[in-house]
Amino acid sequence: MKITLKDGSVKEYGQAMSVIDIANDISEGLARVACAGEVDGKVVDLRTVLTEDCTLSILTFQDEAGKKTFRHTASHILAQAVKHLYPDAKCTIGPAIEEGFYYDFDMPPLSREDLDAIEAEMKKIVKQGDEITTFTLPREEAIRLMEEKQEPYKVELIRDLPEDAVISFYTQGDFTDLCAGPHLMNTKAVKFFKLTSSSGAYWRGDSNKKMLTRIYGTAYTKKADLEERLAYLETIRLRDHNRLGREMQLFTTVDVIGQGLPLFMPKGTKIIQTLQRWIEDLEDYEWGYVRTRTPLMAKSDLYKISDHWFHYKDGMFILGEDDEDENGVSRSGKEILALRPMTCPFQYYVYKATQKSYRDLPYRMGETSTIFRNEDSGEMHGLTRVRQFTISEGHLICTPEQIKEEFKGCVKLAKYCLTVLGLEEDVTYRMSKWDPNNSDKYLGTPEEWDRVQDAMREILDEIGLDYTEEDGEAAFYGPKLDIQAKNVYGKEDTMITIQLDMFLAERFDMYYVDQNGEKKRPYIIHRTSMGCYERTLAWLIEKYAGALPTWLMPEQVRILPISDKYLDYAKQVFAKLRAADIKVTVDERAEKIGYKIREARLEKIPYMLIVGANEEADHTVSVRRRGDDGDLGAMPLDTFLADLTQEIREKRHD
RNA sequence: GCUGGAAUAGCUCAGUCGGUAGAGCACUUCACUCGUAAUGAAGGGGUCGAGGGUUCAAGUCCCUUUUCCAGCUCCA
Repeated sequence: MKITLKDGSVKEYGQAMSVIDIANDISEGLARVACAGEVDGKVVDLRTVLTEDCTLSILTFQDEAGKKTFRHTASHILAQAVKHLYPDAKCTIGPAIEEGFYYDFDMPPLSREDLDAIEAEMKKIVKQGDEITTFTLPREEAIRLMEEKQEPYKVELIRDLPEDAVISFYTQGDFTDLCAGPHLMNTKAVKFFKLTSSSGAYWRGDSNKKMLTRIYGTAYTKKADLEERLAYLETIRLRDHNRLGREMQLFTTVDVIGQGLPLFMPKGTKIIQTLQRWIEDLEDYEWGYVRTRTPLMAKSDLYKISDHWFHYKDGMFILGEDDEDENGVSRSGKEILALRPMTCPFQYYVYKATQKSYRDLPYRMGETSTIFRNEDSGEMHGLTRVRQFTISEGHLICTPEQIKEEFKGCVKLAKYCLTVLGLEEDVTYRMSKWDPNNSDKYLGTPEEWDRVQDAMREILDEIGLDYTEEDGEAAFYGPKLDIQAKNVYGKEDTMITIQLDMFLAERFDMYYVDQNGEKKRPYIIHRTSMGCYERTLAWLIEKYAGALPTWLMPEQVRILPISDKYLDYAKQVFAKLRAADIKVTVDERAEKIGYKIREARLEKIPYMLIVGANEEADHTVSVRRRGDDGDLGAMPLDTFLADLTQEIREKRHD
């Protein structure tokens, strides 16, 4: 696409051109000239294109950069409205985020009514349709301007910019904001928006700094888009595991038991039991694991060897009084015990209990391990952030030559688990590295970290994994491959982790005897195969909106007799399915068939078998599948059972 | 840990100006014996999250606390 600029020169834009390309040109003073330019030989007002929801398909707000610019402008309109209603509010930052924007102000907290009032003021600003202009200032003048406007946070931001930075401002009507841009050219493009919520947020994300008031919003050029978004926000509420899991009676919480300590009810327990049996057999019989069962607590001495006592004490539940003197000796003479926050050292002592030869390696230990972490009180959430949880934990002790293959095996196993559960397309892979600027949080030297991180990178590249790298996310004893999943609200948590441990073998004096009869230090991989059962259940609920794959359902089939005249036949069907290990029940209540179906559907039972006179006579069952498939008609019981058994054996998911 | 919101029957929620508690669903009992998303009737069920205060009187106002929710920070 060619745009003829006003000065007669022609600018060529690629097909994939976005609003941001033009917006960048605007900030350079270019596109402004192009306002009455020529697009593909057609004279258009570019400003119209940018503000009137683009009639040209390539010049829409639909690409990511364009949307971002659009939402960023929405955040400025929010700031302008807030300054109108609250002149004392201090502006800080207001970026575009996924599907919306926010702006942080130093001002008192706001109620929903306050947000509505701000929204009304924003509508006025949009209706007025001020032009958005930009200018730059030298550093000192920029600081002076923001001081005049009494915006101390902006002054701080400018002072933190590099000496030679170009400092740009954007003005719309009576509002001028320090901003790198780009922005739309007029406020009137931001037609449809909604302030969704407000909450607290720390200045510069630092919990030691002042808490500001953050306002979240979402904005669109089309009314339909906004309505679709608001409707979507409604529907994800229905998938939210924390709501659905309670509704489906999978788990509950109790005030007097405490935060982050969910109770699994019979149905939830059954699902987790099914997962656990699957994982344990998979690891032991297909991946060569041995199983351990180790204590849930230990003396503080153990954690001192592993260094957890010094790196992670705040996250541990300590039993009895922690009254150690500076030498680590209990003043009262009583033992100090702590609940375990991980399984590593326990399994290391299983390894150490007998002398190991290189022939014993790799030694793969698995444990369905319950661990305890004293999360801060505001962190707990449903089943995804809890204080006690159970993981498919394991440690692989191997020779240096084996480490690569074993690590790959762990990744392969993890991916297999995700695939079976139907979650593999929803995860991202993150290589979690140490933070070189915060080295006292970690064991070892920069050279050691570089070496192991390079080794991990090499392995990941060989597998061909698509991953990101992130500093400061490593364990204190080594780098990790974290498999991350997002919940329905877009919040990310670690699902599976595979870690390389460079230091703990040394600390626990673990060794094996090599071919030459010499003691050698093994390498250790910490890993989970399916991660934590609580979180996995949460993601399954959200992925399938509660209708989990049949093999996981605590009740797979419910037999619904038309009336109690057919109870005998219902019980015959029950016995046959039960003999095939199907989780089946009979709804014996004297209710109408419609009522029984309704209840079974609400409980998301995968199969309903309706039995009455016809079925009894023909030795069939009338099958109804959950969801919208509805009545599948009558079929011989054996046919149904064969299909069902196969579905369960294959762990099929939709 | 921080900011804000919330907590009333098993669940979802109503409860006005401070005057001692209500609905639907669920549950129990009875009748109905039924063909693909709700049969009808009757009945039982609440220390209004907990503790304290104000008041003649508190579900309602104030303080403390616990839990839940949204977000921030944190997540070895």
